[in-house]
Amino acid sequence: MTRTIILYGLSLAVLIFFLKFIEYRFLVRDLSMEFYVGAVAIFFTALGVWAGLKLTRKKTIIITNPAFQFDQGRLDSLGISKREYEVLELMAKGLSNQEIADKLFVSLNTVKTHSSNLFLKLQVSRRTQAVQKAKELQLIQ
Amino acid sequence: MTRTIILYGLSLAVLIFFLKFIEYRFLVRDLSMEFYVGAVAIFFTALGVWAGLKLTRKKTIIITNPAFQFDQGRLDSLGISKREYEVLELMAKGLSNQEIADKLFVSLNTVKTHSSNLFLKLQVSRRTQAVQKAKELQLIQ
DNA sequence: GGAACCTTCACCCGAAAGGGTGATTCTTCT
DNA sequence: AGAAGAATCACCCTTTCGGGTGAAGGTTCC
Repeated sequence: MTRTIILYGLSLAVLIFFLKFIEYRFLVRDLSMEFYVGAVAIFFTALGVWAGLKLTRKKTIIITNPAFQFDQGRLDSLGISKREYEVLELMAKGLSNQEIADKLFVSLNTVKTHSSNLFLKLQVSRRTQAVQKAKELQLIQ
Repeated sequence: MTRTIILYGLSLAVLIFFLKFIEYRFLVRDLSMEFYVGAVAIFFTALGVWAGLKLTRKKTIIITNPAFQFDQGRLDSLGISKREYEVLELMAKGLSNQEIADKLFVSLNTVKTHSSNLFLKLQVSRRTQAVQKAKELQLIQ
């Protein structure tokens, strides 16, 4: 969020220079002020949309899934690593091991290893059970 | 969405009148143009934030409400039979075909036939996809 | 530097799943 | 009575999954 604010500030700074430039051009050439103001309005509307979405994205995700909240602690307590979690997520989407491998740019064997470890940690023996259990444990969804 | 656009348009109209008013005031009083442009910028930034959020909120609301209600009509429209639906439900619990067969007191081959037909009707090719899609279509869960 | 862990990959083997076809029995609808 | 669909089962074959083992490179921590 702080990064977004800084970006917004920087955008403003850049924009001020830009505005000063076109202000000069318009005034020198004696063009209408409405045009200038219109440009400002469009710029800041776009900037507002961007900043607004950026700042509230995290909130909207939470709103989107009221029941679910990502909990690193639960993953840690089960000993599930980052990569294993990624495999789990794609598994839940119904992808095959080969498709997961393609998506994560690793080999099929690697995905198999991850999924095997995942099954051990979740104490299941099939991917459908893993997905089911992960949803129960609020690990995904 | 259309309502939002209309609201946005109306806001713009109101704003133009308002801007004309303060433009007049500022020019008459010979205040700095930067101040005027700043006001415009602030207005349109706020407007952009509001419009941006407004336009994306509906998506989240739809996702937010996964209230499940059994709908025979949806099953009928897909041509999914009672037995196929039972297989689907057990599938979603993470059971293997053999376990489903034992639970429904039928042979493994029968479960395979049901699941094959199910996959055709759901237009998927794997059980994990079937479960995923069935949840999307609000058939189960 | 060594221990522990993660990530990556390989190979083997058996089990499970999926696709295709065909066939029988039963109910339901016309 | 005949058509249509559902439910049942079988056999074939291919693909995918899962379990087991081993190993190499990279981090992190002590």
